[in-house]
Amino acid sequence: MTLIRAYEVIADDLRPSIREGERGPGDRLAAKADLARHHGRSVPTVQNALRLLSDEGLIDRGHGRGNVVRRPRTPAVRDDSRYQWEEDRARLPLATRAATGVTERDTGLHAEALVFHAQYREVEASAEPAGAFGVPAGTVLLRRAYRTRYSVEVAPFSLVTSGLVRDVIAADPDLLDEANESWPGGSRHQLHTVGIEPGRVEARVTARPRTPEEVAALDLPPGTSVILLHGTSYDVDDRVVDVSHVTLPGDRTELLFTTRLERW
Amino acid sequence: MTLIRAYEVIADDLRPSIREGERGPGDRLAAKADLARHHGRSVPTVQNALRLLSDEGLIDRGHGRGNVVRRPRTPAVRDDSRYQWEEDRARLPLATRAATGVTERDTGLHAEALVFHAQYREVEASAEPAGAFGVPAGTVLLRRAYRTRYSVEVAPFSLVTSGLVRDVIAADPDLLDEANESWPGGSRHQLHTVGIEPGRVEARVTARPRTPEEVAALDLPPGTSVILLHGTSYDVDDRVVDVSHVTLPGDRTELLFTTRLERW
DNA sequence: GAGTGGTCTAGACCACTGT
DNA sequence: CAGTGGTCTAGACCACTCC
Repeated sequence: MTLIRAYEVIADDLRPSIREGERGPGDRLAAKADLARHHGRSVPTVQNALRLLSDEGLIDRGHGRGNVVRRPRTPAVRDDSRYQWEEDRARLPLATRAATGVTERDTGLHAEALVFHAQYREVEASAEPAGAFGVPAGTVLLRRAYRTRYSVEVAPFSLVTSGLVRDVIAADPDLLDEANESWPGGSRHQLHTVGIEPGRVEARVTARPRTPEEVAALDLPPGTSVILLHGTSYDVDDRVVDVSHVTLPGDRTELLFTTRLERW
Repeated sequence: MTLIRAYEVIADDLRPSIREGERGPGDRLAAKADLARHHGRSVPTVQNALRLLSDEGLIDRGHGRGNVVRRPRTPAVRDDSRYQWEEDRARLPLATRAATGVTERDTGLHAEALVFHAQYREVEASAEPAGAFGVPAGTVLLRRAYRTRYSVEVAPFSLVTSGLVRDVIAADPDLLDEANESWPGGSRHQLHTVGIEPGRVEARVTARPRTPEEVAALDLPPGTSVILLHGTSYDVDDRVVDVSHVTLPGDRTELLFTTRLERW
């Protein structure tokens, strides 16, 4: 015998009217007190039902404003052709490279509308990252954290961490200084500067609910997941040159990957 | 002034001991009544804190068993080299094709341990799918739903829907009958049968919280997201030959995409 | 049967929003 | 200031698990 929970009943009652577009985005639901009366239930029980709908991403709960049907956010597309695009630009003149980068490409915004932030730190590799790079533990890595946001918003589009082996890029000291960011032409041109030719990029994608830290850093509403993209760049000799970690808000990010097949 | 919520305080108190491995997977938390006494709070408030941790995927709540630290599930990797792999097999002898398929490849399980289910339905394309295929609305599509599960489990690994234009594959009537599934060699060999050579596959990946329907169909625990993979297969002449929709449990699925870059 | 978690009530108080 | 949502209490009852 399955137990029937009162808050599920209330949620099941509200869901169809939201999903079938009977209520449009922005429309308000009945007040919690009215819902409680209407269903003959207590206020906390109604509250449980509303929390459920909020966790499912169906409604936004506005303190003092009422519960409203959520408006879907337009997704930003992160296309894996970005790698080839950036590599092609690595050999173009400085002025061209400086004009626009991958973030502008992803979001469709102009460079002036973007606020860029970079932070570099040198760390000694512990077992895990050392294994990823195939270097001995204790090798010095350059860990770079990036944050880019739209100037009128507070939250960045993504949280990005990128790791490099320090000695591999030390041939150009400019690459070790965060003050030189944002680097015209991005990380592909940085690698090009020290003679590294990337050969392929591997992306591992997973998804999970957001952590409280991510809620704060990315300003995520309830009812969103985060997409984790763990990227590994190899050069043409199959050496790992970059290991990156990207955290993306699931409700407005779409990843696009194209797999080309060989001819028969 | 930010309001301090009692249930957040309790959750914040428990989180570190779970995440820093002070408690290992499988360890039990204190009973809800004990937690309430210890924090000087009511039982429902403690319950709210435990729900939060469960939604974050940190604990499993076992009715009558106690709240235990969740054991991470081992992820199944879905590698985009699967497409080339399957295409290469499309021209191998029947016996070889029948021996193993992509699901066996993804999961590492043998064919006998898998339970396969397929359902075919013919539908007239409405505006949306017709646009994806580039055919007039009303064109007859074959909509195929697949479910594969491990024989000792109840929930399938994923929910898969695939759509084809009926006339494109009607040259071989065997392709229209679900009784011929599971087809040795999979969908790539099916296309090969009617002379279609796939050229590339586009995958669009998004993530969101699970819906109640998905909870039931995939037996998802709280604190998991679903990964949606919207795939489009093109043939060598850039014609759309297959549109698929895959719903994957986020807590045990990892997608792997490799992007190869051109030589300078 | 003892101990666990899950849910519910009735009412209260506070915070936030908009008029 | 009126109306909204968010939280909390104290205690109760029930379902589930395991011994």
